Amino acid sequence: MGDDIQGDKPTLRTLSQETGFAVATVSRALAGDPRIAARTRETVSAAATRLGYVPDRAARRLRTGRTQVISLLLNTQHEFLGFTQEFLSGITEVLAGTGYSVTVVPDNPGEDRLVPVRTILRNNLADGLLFTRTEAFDPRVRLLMEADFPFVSHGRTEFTTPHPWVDFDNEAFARQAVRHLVAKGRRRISLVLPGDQFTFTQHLRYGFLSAVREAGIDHEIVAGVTLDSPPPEIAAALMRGRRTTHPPDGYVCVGEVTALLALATLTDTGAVHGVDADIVDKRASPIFDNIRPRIDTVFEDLRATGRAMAEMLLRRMNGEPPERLNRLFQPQKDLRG
Amino acid sequence: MGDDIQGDKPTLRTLSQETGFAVATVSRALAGDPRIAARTRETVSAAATRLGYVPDRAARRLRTGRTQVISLLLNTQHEFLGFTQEFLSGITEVLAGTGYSVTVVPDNPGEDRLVPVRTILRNNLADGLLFTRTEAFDPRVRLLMEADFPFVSHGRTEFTTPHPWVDFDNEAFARQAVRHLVAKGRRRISLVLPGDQFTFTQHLRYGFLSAVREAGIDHEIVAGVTLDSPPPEIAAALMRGRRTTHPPDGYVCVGEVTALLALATLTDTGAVHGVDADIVDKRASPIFDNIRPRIDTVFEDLRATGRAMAEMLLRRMNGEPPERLNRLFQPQKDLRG
DNA sequence: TGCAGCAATTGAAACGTTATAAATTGGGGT
DNA sequence: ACCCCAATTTATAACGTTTCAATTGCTGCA
Repeated sequence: MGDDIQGDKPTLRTLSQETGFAVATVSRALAGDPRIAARTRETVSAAATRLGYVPDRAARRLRTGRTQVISLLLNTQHEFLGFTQEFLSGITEVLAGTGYSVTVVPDNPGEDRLVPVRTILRNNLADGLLFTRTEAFDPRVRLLMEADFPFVSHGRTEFTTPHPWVDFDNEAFARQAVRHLVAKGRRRISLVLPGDQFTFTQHLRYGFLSAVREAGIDHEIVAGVTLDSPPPEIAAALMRGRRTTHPPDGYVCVGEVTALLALATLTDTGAVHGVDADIVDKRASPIFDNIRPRIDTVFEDLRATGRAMAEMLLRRMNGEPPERLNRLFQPQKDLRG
Repeated sequence: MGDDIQGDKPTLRTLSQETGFAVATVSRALAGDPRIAARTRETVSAAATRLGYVPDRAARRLRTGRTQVISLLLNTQHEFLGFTQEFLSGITEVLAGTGYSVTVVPDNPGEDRLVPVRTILRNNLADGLLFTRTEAFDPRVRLLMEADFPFVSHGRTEFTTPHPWVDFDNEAFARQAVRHLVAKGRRRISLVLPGDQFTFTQHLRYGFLSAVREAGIDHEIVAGVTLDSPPPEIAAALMRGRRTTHPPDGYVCVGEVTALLALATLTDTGAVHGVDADIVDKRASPIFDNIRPRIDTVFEDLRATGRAMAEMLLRRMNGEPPERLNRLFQPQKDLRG
């Protein structure tokens, strides 16, 4: 009907010509502005769906300054198995259909963690930010709060100003894991911690130590390595532990890699899992059901975590105050026996 | 110096005021247009770096139609362990600093795989596309070739028109794996294949069958399940295999999950790995070094794959013809003994 | 009749960039 | 002194959207 070429992508002008209303009216009508007559709104949106109109992101972004993008800072180092996959799936699941797209920005362990955040802020690359591996006084959190930029952290901080976060109750996990091992009769429990800078390390430590003291048993926090150390180094450290006069008879593992290493160490020193020692592991992926011997595991649902963080970010970007935007996931005990 | 507010983000107009050249000149100078005097170009780019000018993506995108975005279709189902992590890291590694950002779009197994591609094409959401799990006559490849849209597939197709791809030589992997097992004296080898629709399934099958025939030994391609089946179903199918009068004494596994399942099946039926049967597995993640008993593995470097695909896509978007844009990764045999 | 008040609509400007076409230089040749 | 040409530079018009500040018709009231 209009005098524009048929095959062209429909724009507001197309709809304007089609309906007879001005471009401004069409824009308002599609935005649901109540100052536009209800009938007009209907006509316009009918035409929009008929022609398959989709607003141009670049134009809208240029005009409004909003990017319709959510950025995710993603660790590129080894992690819990399936972390990225599950986490990302949860996020995209929620964001599908909202018009937001997800961009992935590497958060390389060796480099300054602020650089990607600064780039995003300065160049206006996103409307919101998600990240993991949060530190107690995470500089990213500080910067983002100063800039009043919407974000949700995976993990809590120790800042007094509230901000949105989603976390897993690692303290409860550690405590439960110890108790479980104690119930099996274990008397000397070993733990490999993540790096000290992460908040959840303190939670793990506290839960572990308090449960160990409560039970009045012995413990060992493996020295010189963290969860991020190269696996061979972790293996070597675990091996040193086994070569002492009183090797551990219980292991609390915070990820599949450590659990496998602990298991391998047992095997390599002639100890038998379930007899000489037991392992409790936090797992992020269901594949661990297939390991033999069966290790007792606690499941951290990272897909649900991703969903929760995305939903929370949407609410934050919608102007909700940060005070109540927190969620602490409890460990799902599928500890057997 | 200029009469604009200090704190504002610098734009071409800022540079124009700063240098005294017109906006158009500044734009050209920054683009390196040879028709602009060399001295002018220097002056302008000096001012640009001094003020920290960064071109506005929205404006550029609106004007040029180029999005500076590369989209990645990502499988949300269970996969090789660490696939997403490694693959994505490789991609972002190459794209960092190029000005391209990576958006992740879910490619849900149950749904129409064309939908996200259509959305990207129709709404101009990206300049290039990467995807995995390519099918022999993949409808996405067909659509993208018709639309002349730059892409690189992970996996080959059987279309006659050439297109860019990166693949792993699964035929060679299967053949080597069988030979390795045969060399260990194994006489009945089992294999779980991915779904028939994927091209690499045919490659695996061919490599497997030809090596099996060459050696004149027995084989079993596990029926009724694929790599994408729920792990319990795969486990059940493997278990049925072990309960026959002639259970397999060798397993070729195409991913960690199947390998773990096979191992668990052995254990659960009282068979001993290395004595009653051997396993060869293709692994994508280094963590498998820590499994006991040690399984012989072949490493597929997915980080390198991601890098190769991203580099290839950049070249394709730069106008290079598709003919020579292929790369076949060879299995890295770290098969022991 | 005149006009305030209101609902509905609209023209025009702006966001920051690039591409087209035109304008401005300065020299060299006559 | 003049013209032409190449080398530079520039004004202007888009790209598609949102929003400010009008404008247009009405209805109702004095």
